[in-house]
This record gives sequence, structure tokens and C-alpha cells, in this order.
Amino acid sequence: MTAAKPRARPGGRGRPSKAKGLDLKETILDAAEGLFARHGFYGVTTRQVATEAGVDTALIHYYFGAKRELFDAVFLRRAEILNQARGASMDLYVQTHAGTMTVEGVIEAFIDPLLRISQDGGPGWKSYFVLVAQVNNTPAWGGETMTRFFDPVVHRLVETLKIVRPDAAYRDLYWCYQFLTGSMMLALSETGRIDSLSEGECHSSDLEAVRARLFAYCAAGFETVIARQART
Amino acid sequence: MTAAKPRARPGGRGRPSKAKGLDLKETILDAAEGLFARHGFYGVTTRQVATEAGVDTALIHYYFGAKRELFDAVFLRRAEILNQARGASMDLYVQTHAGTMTVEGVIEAFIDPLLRISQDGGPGWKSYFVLVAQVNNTPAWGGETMTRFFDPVVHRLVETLKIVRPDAAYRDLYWCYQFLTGSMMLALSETGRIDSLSEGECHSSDLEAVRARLFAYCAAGFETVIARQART
DNA sequence: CCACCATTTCATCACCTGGTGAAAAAAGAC
DNA sequence: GTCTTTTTTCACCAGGTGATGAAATGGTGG
Repeated sequence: MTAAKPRARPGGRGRPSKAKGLDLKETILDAAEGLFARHGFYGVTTRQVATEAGVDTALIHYYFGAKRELFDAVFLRRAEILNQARGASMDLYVQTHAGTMTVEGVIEAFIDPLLRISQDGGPGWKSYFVLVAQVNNTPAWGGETMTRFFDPVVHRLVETLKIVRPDAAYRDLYWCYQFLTGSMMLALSETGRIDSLSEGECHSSDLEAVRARLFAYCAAGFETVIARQART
Repeated sequence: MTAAKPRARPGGRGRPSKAKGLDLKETILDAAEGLFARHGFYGVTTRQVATEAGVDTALIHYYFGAKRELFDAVFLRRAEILNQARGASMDLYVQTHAGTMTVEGVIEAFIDPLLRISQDGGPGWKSYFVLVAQVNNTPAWGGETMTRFFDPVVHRLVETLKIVRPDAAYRDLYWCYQFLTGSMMLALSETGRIDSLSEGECHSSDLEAVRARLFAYCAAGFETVIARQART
């Protein structure tokens, strides 16, 4: 539980937030992010979040309203950044490889920003990816949220692949995207399961190892499915 | 919520269970399974389970003890069956393809039983797979349970693949297994996300479409990763 | 120096949570 | 028919839940 030192001054209630350069709102979001990622929405109480953030329960409601709105705020905070990074990565790839695009290149441009952010973006991002993975495969939970935020970049991926392989059927591309997303989300979740499974050969935190394999793995899958279905 | 008709007789308390051929215990497990799959462990209350099963709350504790034990009972009920089916499928494949095993064949023998059971095993199995997927990517939740039950068959997969491709490094095989598992679990969860994403081109409930693509997709990924790392 | 206002805290509410103990009812043994 | 055992129901508890209204605090503008 590792409660943070109570940020409250000994004196009393007051208004110290401007003094501290660090915004209390962000502190609450950080605490909530970590807890939601570990235990899910229903597995966390507002009091736990408050304790972890070193803050009174009422303050959470003051800033965010209901518990569900707090969750949404956690989700939205990084969603925009994520989308922008992926869009930029795709842009860059398309521009620099005008006539030489490959399936593997496109897939790398699609996935790599996430790996990079997870590695370099600070510890909050690790929790965030666990959260996204959770929302992603919870049917009828974040379905709408997921759609609103991540559909555009997925369509972008599919359309770009369609340029590289004009003979591919959309049906196949969407199915392959689903396979890809499952692998990617599990890798970003860093569940630690592969560590025990492989008896120390692999570590789920080793995203460099993921990078060295996942792009090629997915690309080969795409190529094969496209080729095989085209024959039918 | 769709509460089941109260299974309680109008008269009173009594002991009717033997009269009904259907065991009350199974009814409770069914209800719990569906609810846990949809909302997760913390998202479901014992009262909800009781209502859904048409049963008093205390009866749940009488049969299963604490809430967590109920969850474990739900998980265990089908785990054994699952393991046996997969083991048998692998056995059959190895025996009937002694000298002609392929990566794709092994993978099919590993995944296909799950798809088959999901299609033919009745509605409870669909919920169950959602549950397993949930447990699978919740770090430090069902880690131990997952290991106890599913490690053996995974090791079996890896060892069999090692026979087919003796030059493959274990490291690569485990990583590829992780990618495979992510795709497989998402497919079995039938989240419906691909339906809206593809605007009706694909349906996540269409496991036949999964079968037509997933084996080839994963096999190609394995082959490519093995070949590429071997060169290094 | 004072009135204002965003911020923070406290005290509390109505409700729900998992869980229990004892009584009631039915089934089976004799 | 009675006695025992198993199953089911009822009533209830101690503690936790999300949420709120009002008071306290102190910086800011006048």
C-alpha cells in the first residue's frame, strides 16, 4: 500500500497548492492510475486512492466528481498523447518511405511508439498500458471509449497496409489486426508470466526483446494470411 | 440482470434439491461464471450471484465458503476439462504425424480444441474463456493459478516445436508463445470490437474465420522469428 | 485590513458489503 | 412415527462504500 507522506501541512486545512509547484490533481491521477491498473475499477476504493495520494477523500470528488469520472480522467489524460505519437510515427514512415513501404515497416511504425513510450515515458505509462489492455478485452466496458479514441489510428494502419498490398481483403486485414493487438497488449502489460514460464530465459519487462521479434512475427502473419486467402 | 425465476418453492425452507435433477451447486457456479466474466471479481457481489441463481446469499457460503473460494471453484470446474482436451489433441497429432509434423500443425493441435469447445461446448464456455483471458493478463492476480494449471501444456507445446525445429532457441519459442497467447485469448474473448471496427466485415463470434487465419498467422510468425534469430 | 474565493478538511449520511448463527423444513434411516 | 442429517431460509452484524454539505484556511485583489 506504501502510503505517501501526508501532503497536508500540520497546521490545518488551507490552500497551499500554488506554493507546491506540483499540482495535486496530477498526484491524484497518478495514484488512481497505478491502483486501477493493478486491481481494476471495482477493486479500488476512493479512499485507497486518497490515501495513496496523501489527500482527503472529498478532494477527489471536488476535482473529478464521481468515481467513474475519475477513471475516465485517468484514461483520457494519456490517450491523446498516445494517439498523437502514433499518428506522427505513421506520418513519418509514409513520408520517408514513399515508394518502398513494406508490411513490416508499417507495423513497426504502428507499434514502436508504444514500446518506446513504455520504455522512456516514466513509470506512469507502464500502469497506463496495463489499464488499456484491461479495458481493451473487457467486453462492453470501455467499448465506446476504445472506439472513440483508437479507431482512427487503426483505420489508418489498415488503409496504409492496403496501399502496400492492394490485393489484400479488408476482412483479412482486420482479423490480422486483431491478432496483432492481442500480442501487443499482452506484451505491454508485462504480466511477468513469461518469466516463470521460461524459467528465467525471458523477462516480460525486456521490451527490447519484444521489439526484436514482434514486428517480424506480425508481418509474417499478415503476409501469409493475405497470400493464403487471396488464393481462395 | 435478468433474474432467474426464484427456484425456491412457495412453501418454505426445506430440502428439495435431490428432487430436481439439476444440482443447485452447478446453478450457482453458472451464475457466478457469467457475472465474473462480465464484471470481474470485484465487480460482482455475492448478492448478485444469489439473485441470478435464484438462491439465498447464505447458500453460496454454505456450499463454497468465502467469495474468493467461489471464484476459484468457477475457475477450476472447467480447467481440468480444458487441459485434458488440449493434451489429447496434442497426443493425437504427435501420434498421427510421427515423421511429418509441421509448426502449423502443432499450433493447430494446441489452439483448435479451445475454439472447438467454445463453439460446441455450450454458452458457459464462452463466459469461461472471457474469465481466463481476464485472469491471464491481470498481473499478480491469477499468476499462481495460471501457472499451476496451464504451464504443463505450454511446455508440451514448446518441446514439441523444438522437435520440429531443433535449431530454434527456447528464448524465441517462449516469446512467440506469448504473442500467440495474446492473439488467441483476445479471439476467444469475443469482445465485439472487431465488429464495429470493421463496420460489419468481421464478427468476433465467427470462430470459423479465426480458425481459417490464426493457425497460419502464428505459424508464419514462429517460422520467421526462428529463422531470423538463428541467423544472428 | 478586509472581503472574496478557490481549495482543503471534517463529520456524517444512507446504503451496501461479505459473512454468520440459528431456526425451519425436508429427506432418509430405523 | 420418530430421530438424525442435510439443505435452505431468515435475521442480523460489523465494517466499508461513494458521496455531500458545511466549515475552515489562506492567498489575492481591492
